[in-house]
Amino acid sequence: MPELPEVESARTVIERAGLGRKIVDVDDTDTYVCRPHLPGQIRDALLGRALVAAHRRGKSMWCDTSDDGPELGIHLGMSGKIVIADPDGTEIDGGDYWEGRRGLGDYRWGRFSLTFADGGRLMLVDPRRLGRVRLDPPIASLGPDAATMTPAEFRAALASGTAPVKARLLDQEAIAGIGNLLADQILWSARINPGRRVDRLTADDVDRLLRATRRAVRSAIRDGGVHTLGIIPFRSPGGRCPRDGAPMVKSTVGGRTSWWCSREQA
DNA sequence: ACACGTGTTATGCG
DNA sequence: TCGCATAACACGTG
Repeated sequence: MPELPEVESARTVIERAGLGRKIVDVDDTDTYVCRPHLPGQIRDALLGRALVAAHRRGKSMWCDTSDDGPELGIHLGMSGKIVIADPDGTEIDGGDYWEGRRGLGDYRWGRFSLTFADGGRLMLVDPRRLGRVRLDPPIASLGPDAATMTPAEFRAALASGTAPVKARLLDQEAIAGIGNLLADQILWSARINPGRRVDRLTADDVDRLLRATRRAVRSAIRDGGVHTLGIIPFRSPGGRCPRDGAPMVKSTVGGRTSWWCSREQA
């Protein structure tokens, strides 16, 4: 589910099928997903306008709206996805998880939607409601996007402090877009223990982490999401490292369940 | 019934 | 105030 690759996929869905369509209705009645707005605030701001561009930084998306309208921010949280359903029966589902489909454009876990003049709808489908929709979202505090950051930006993100390297990789203000699964893949690929403090990393460690990050992010975007990452099948009880066969071990690092090779990432 | 979880954020501590 | 750790958030799944 949503880490940077899934969000990029969702952004593409909006870009391909959600732009330039006049908005004639907005369901913003889920007060948790649309916080801190009150019901009707997002609706009032968007009625009559259209989305005209879809952007992404890390796991955050935002859309420009016509006539100098506000930006519409969408965050998929832990379980959100974007679906666009059209009257002709076309339905573009931006994720293959949490189906909940009851009919065309009808989802058990629909939390927010835009209805277009032609009857089509763009929906946020999100069982756990940790996703978020808001006007003019704050994105300034996010670090550089993990898919496009420069080597200098990556080095800077790891250059200070004492946090475990995995916690730093997950820190969206340091680098934007890496989630728990990408982090495990990156650390396994670079052969670095998730609990290693950033101030104990060598220059070579950082170089390997940079290359591993670029590789993991790009392959996950290309192959359809973080579920396709190589380490995923081995993040389970009894799992063994696909490189050397040593047991994969599980613990909590940076507040998240982490798996790593007991030998290569000792 | 109960623990877990691919994300974010408020709170607390040194 | 800063850097970091932890709990809380909501709710479906195993």
